[in-house]
Amino acid sequence: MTWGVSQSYPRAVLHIDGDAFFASCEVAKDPSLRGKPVITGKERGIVSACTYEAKSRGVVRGMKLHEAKRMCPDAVILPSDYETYSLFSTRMYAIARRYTSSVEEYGIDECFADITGLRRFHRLSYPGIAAALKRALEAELGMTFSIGLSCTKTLAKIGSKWEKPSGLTCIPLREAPRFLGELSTEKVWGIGPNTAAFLAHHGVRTAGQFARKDEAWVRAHLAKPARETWQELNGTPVLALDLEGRATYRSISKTKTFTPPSADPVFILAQLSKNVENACLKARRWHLATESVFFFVKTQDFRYDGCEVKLPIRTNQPHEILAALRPHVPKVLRKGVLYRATGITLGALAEEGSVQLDLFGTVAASAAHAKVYASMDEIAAKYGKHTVYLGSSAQAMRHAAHEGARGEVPARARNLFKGETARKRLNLPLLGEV
DNA sequence: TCTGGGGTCCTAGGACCC
DNA sequence: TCTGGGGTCCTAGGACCC
Repeated sequence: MTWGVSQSYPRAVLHIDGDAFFASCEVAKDPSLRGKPVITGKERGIVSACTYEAKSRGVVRGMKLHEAKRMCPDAVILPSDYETYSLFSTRMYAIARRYTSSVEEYGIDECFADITGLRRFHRLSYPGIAAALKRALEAELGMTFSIGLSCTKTLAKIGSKWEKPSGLTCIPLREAPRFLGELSTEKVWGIGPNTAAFLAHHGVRTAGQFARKDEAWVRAHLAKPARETWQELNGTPVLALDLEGRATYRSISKTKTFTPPSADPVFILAQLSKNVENACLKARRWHLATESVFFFVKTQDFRYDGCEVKLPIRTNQPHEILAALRPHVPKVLRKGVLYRATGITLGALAEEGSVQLDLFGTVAASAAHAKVYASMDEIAAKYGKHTVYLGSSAQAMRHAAHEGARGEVPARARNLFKGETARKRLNLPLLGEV
């Protein structure tokens, strides 16, 4: 065996994908669930994830829960427990890093790993390394993974989707055309409905047809993201792995749909106030502060109306943001129109504390308020997120509590404690904030 | 899936400057 | 006042991802 540059894999990139990840985490956490149809998403009323036992009975993602229950009366339906899923995610990354230092934490249930040049070190072929990593993940995490191996991220991603669950699909460069031939363009990572429609308009319906389009045509008709996808499908790696991980956020947003929809400006402002509080809570956890916020309302026909507001001072305190927002709200809300959701995005985020001095003592007042919010954050961490809230959010909080009484909103605090016990039982380290 | 929630990056065009 | 050429920055909106 030789260990030089491989013709099959000029680069060797793995895409690792947890099978039915959320549901699998629940099973790994509670072994008595193994073999049963398990569904997560109870808090949303629709299926977020489900085990293959449920899938074989016809349950699919996005299906309404009562429908799923009809198909599968013995299904175990659980609320999402993101804290636990994040712990499993962290373990998945750590296991991948035992095989290579080049790991991109791409999503809660997936990552990329570059193993180029590591055959000699592992004394294994590239498919051999992939298989060893797969065995380690499955043995240590108690769930199955599907892995794709190829020479670009885009092709590796096609590989991991090729056979599920528990597949290991290797796509050496010269065999790529066989995999792309029948694959429809919208199944390719990076090609959304819009680009797929554009390509179809030009007679291009499969990834194979797309890959064979000549470069001049691609250059003339497509924007950068689709051009890069074209190169990657042809085996030229242009998308580098992002090894940094999440250091910080560019923006933080919070959205919430309420039922029934409402035309009441007071109620809508209360919803917005709650969005702002939640977004600020997250910003404070990351020691970030915003200078520019965007708020919006969503109509029943899914149109967004909103406006961006520059803040006089960088902040992560909801009452300051709300004060700046309030005058703009009437400009956006139209009389008699029913709205189904509100949302807020904190943009232009920067490290908190790096505040410029101003002339009117606002900064000093801010510092005093910061202490109040620090106490609120402590209480939230101990007793649950919505134990203490601003008066302006009260109506929205009461609304949510009422929905909770009808069984539509999960007891978040209970979820947290569940995550807590799972961590102890599995002896998982808590690495950083989730 | 007639529609949940949270993100990122790219691009065209206008404002403004020399 | 009408005319060149060129740069940067910002903004809005689009597209895509999980």
